[in-house]
Amino acid sequence: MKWKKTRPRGPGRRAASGEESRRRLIAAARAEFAQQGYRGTTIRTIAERADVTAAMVHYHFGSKHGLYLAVIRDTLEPVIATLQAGVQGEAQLADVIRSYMQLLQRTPELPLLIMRDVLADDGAMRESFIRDFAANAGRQIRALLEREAASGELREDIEPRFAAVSLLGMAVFPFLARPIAERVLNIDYDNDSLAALIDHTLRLFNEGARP
Amino acid sequence: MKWKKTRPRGPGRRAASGEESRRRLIAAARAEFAQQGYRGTTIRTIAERADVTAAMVHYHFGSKHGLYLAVIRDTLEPVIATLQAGVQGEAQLADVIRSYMQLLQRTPELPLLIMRDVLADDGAMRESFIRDFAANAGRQIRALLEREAASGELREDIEPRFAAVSLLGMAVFPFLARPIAERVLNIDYDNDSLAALIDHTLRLFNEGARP
DNA sequence: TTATTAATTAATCAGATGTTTAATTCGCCT
DNA sequence: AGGCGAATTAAACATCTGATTAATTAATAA
Repeated sequence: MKWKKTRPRGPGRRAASGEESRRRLIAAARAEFAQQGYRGTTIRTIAERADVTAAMVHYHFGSKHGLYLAVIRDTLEPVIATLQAGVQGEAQLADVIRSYMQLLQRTPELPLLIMRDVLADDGAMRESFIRDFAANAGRQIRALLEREAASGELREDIEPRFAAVSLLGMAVFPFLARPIAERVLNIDYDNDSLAALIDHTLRLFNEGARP
Repeated sequence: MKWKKTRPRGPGRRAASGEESRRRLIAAARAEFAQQGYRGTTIRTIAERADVTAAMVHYHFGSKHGLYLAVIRDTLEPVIATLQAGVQGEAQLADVIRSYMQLLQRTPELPLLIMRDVLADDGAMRESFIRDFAANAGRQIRALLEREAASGELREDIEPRFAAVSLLGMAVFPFLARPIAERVLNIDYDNDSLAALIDHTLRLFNEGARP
């Protein structure tokens, strides 16, 4: 005798199309990968969070690594779009930095995801990350700085490559080190505080800290 | 029949005192943890690198986590010493940043180790890290900045907390993002280039980038 | 309606991982 | 010399992990 009514949930296709499970898996994996790292995350944890079974990971993405790639692509899209829009639209450097930092605030797992990728010297993953994203973003930032330098808005004794890395550091580090910055340096991350931090960053870059 | 001569290596105490194995395990673990992360590193890998067996990890450190704690303490000691010497010796802010960045160059795995720790939200580990190190370092930096502010060497409209996080970002980020900075921004990390980067960082902080 | 295909679960597998235990060797103290 | 304790290894254990397979259900095409 079959208990169709009382069985909590068995195998078989669900009403919602498969695209729904796919999306939920990516969202769950993004959170877990950012918090626990790739190796620290099990597909069972991800599946439970997405309310499906572990086998769905392999059905939709082929492997844990395939899911990871999907997460990276999905998460990096808006960043690339932001930077490209900045350069192509001939925006000011200040505007690009501002929208970049705001994006980081809205996507707190982004720097964690990127950093775990950058730090690991596993190889394959990092190479593709640099090719598909970092090279692009780096070029955009350098292009912006060189444009400003060419129009005489930067000091001549400042090396644009160094300026780029310093600017990136000031923009990204507060989000990377957020748990420490919050508790040790008493930095807040609400909208108002973030606006103040952005203003501070741009002012410091432009005018320095000495009176 | 026992093959005392030909048996490659069996159990039993070795000539070198146990302190030697302990040191080698810490060194091996530091490299592996920095490269592969805590979860991505197996005690068998560490043991092989240190030329002992996995059981030695538990004999000397109780557990993998205990070894991790020992690595963190061992690696962080010189950083804390550097920062404390800076404050107690009433050094200039510039000197402290300079020696801090030089320390980061000499210990490339340090920022990876710290960041992996900061990023993970496992809990226990991060709390002790903040208590034992970050709180200390953060206070030192803030103390330095507030001393400079008090003696009128900082602009009054610059918030010392923000200045601290920006300065840390400029100092640490180049080492954190080193694989990307090298390949995407063409930054070098030899002694001369690093000296130039340090000068640039301090000049940018002091005087800004606008003409 | 019926056959086919897409989506899903439960069960299972082989390999890896942190840890424990028992046995073994060496240095040192009496 | 003898014995105790420190240091070390090999082997075994239980658990966890990514992946596979077979069965099952729902949507869809014929």
